[in-house]
Amino acid sequence: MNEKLLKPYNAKDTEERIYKLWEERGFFNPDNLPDDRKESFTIIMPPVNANGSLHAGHGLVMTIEDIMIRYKRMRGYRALWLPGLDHAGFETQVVYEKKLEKEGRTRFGMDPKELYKEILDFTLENSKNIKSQIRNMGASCDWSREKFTLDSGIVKSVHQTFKRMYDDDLIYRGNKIISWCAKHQTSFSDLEIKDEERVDQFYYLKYGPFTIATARPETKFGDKYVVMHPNDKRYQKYKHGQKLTLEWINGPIEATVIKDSSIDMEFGTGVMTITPWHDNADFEIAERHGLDKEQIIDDQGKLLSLAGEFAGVHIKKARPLIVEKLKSKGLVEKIDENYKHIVRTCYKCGTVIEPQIKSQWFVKMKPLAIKALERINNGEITYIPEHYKKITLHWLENIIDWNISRQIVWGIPIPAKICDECGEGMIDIEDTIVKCTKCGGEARKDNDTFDTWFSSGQWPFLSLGYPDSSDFKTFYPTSVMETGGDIIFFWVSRMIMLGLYITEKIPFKNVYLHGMVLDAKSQKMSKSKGNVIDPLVLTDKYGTDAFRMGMVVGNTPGTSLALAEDRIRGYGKFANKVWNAARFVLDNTKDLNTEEIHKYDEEDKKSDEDLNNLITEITKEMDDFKFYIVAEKLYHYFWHTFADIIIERSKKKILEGRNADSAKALLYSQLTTLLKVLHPFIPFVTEEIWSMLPQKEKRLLMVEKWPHTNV
RNA sequence: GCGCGGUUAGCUCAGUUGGUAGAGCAAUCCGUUUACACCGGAAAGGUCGUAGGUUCGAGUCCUACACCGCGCACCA
Repeated sequence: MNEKLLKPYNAKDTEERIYKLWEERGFFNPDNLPDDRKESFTIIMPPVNANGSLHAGHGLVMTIEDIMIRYKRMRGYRALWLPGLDHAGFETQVVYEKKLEKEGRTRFGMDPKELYKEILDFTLENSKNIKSQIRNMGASCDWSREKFTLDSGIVKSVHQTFKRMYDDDLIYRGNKIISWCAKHQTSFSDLEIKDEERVDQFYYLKYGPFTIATARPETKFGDKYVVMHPNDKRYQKYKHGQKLTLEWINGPIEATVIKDSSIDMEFGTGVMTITPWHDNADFEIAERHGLDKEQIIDDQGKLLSLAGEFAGVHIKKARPLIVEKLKSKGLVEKIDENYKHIVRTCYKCGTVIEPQIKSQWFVKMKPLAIKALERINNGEITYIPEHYKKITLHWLENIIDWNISRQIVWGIPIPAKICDECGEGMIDIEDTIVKCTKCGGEARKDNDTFDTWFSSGQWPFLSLGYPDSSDFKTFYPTSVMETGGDIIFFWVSRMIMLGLYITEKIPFKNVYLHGMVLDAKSQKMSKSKGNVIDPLVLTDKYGTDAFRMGMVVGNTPGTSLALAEDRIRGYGKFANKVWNAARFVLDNTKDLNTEEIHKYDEEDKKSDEDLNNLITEITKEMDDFKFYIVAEKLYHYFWHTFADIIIERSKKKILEGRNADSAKALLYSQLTTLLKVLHPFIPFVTEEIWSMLPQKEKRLLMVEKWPHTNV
């Protein structure tokens, strides 16, 4: 018997060696695969954020995608799984800022070039770590094709997309109201905002002859328009455009009456004043009527000179002071203490978002969304689970323009010049423009970077070397996009739109969305709660095969997974069981001529058929992405049929010499078949056992053919 | 407010076209047998959130409600 088989299974010793063997043999690269493979199967790995360690969610990604790719590779496809790393713009910058903070430093005031270099070094250092952790998960991705979102070729292509979209009138420089985080000093798209329900005080203030209601009295200094519904009978005597002089926070002002049908007559008093610079709805009203807009709050969140004696006070502290003053002037009519409303906050730090009017680059989304809607409605993309399709359609139908400018250094620079005199934005990839093409004024470099999703939204075709590479021709459109359901809008939907725009093809045929990995009690993992489970601790303790089984068994797409250590431990036993069953089989079939065809007795024949039927069943389920049920069925068959029944039965037959050949042949046949079908799930232990089979001319298990089925 | 999930054994979850409820872990009892004590055998455990409806038959289909989670929304 092979010496290794005398010892108990040792996952740790095996895994590193086997992974190395796989890499050396080169089959991760589809160009090196044996046999004539015509049809390709492609998965682009969601580029991993190179700003930390692999977390449990990554563990799930690597497991599911590796199962898919190994399965298709065994089914004879040109299987490509392309790995990548993401610079992850804002996310990484936030991580790095925290690091700076710990060192008593801050990014503000730092030389941008110096900061960029520091973050780049940090990212490159991390990426080494990440890549070794991906290997640890058994990922059979093609490292020779690895891409990073800041590779010069990628950056170049992103710049070209930017220009092409500008030329096609899909990108514009707009002076619009955007969401601003005063802590991070950058603008966001609407997706980076988290709505939060809060209970606040609601103030009814006397505004001349009106009573206006507001939750933010501290923004009201500049309010000189008072708005009501044109059909509101209560205010019929006031005409649109009518001017009134009234006493306000810092003295008398002249107010103008505006009639606008967006006003809800039922709400509050049916009258409000507007702050167009710091409120989306107010901005819209001001735009409709061509009203003045004045900035009240600066980028740091402090009141500007318009606030008079309150200038320089931070917005968070201003409210009680101003309410006090309003009260002293007798302008407060009443205060509702129990006002429930939604506050928009920064998804990262929870700071209340302060809308600001700024000049930024925007993508016109409607034309892009229309094309995506058409293809999705045609059924060209399959969503797993299906309900994500509905969610996507709803989002696309109500899409708004996308602000892609970020005021951070870490990211792909926006190749543009800005004229501060007339506000013109000019695309300048070659960096040659010095004067404004419109007014001749000074043109300065745009210091902003792209929203990271602008580049990752192009990832499927960029990572394959669009437009000229043979890879792009061979592997695009890709087969499956597997990622977390939480980035369905951020990433998946934008990839569809940008992919269609640039390549005129859907970027992927299937979208497989997994749920969140939660802790054992179904709580979200977070550092502050201290319930973070490190996948590498688990793979170290129980083996990667065990971890993978734990990730996939019973884990239906789209639903979250409670990751309990017991679960993984249980599947560690399974790997051991497979190992021991193999020991038994190999020990008892030494004298069996495995090249010869054997006859089974009745019960063995039945077992042979049973397994064939199972293979047929699971093959169909694999094609339907039902890995959760396949893993469970194989687990169950191996343990409770193959080991408990077939092996136990064979002991008797072999001992008594009754139909011993039939028994031995069945043992060997079932073991080899089971190793193949188990391989995508538990690749290490199966490959290790495979290497010990007494067959001549043997391939690696990873490129063996999936068992023939009746399908 | 609108929408989407979920509610099944102590815990975590499966349950494909409607046909007598399943797995893992935990807990119970017994057992060293050609691999495996990281084992084997046995037994236990559920009025499938609630209330109606369709049906010969509903965990599964329909309606309403409750609770949990999530997403979307410019009511100041």
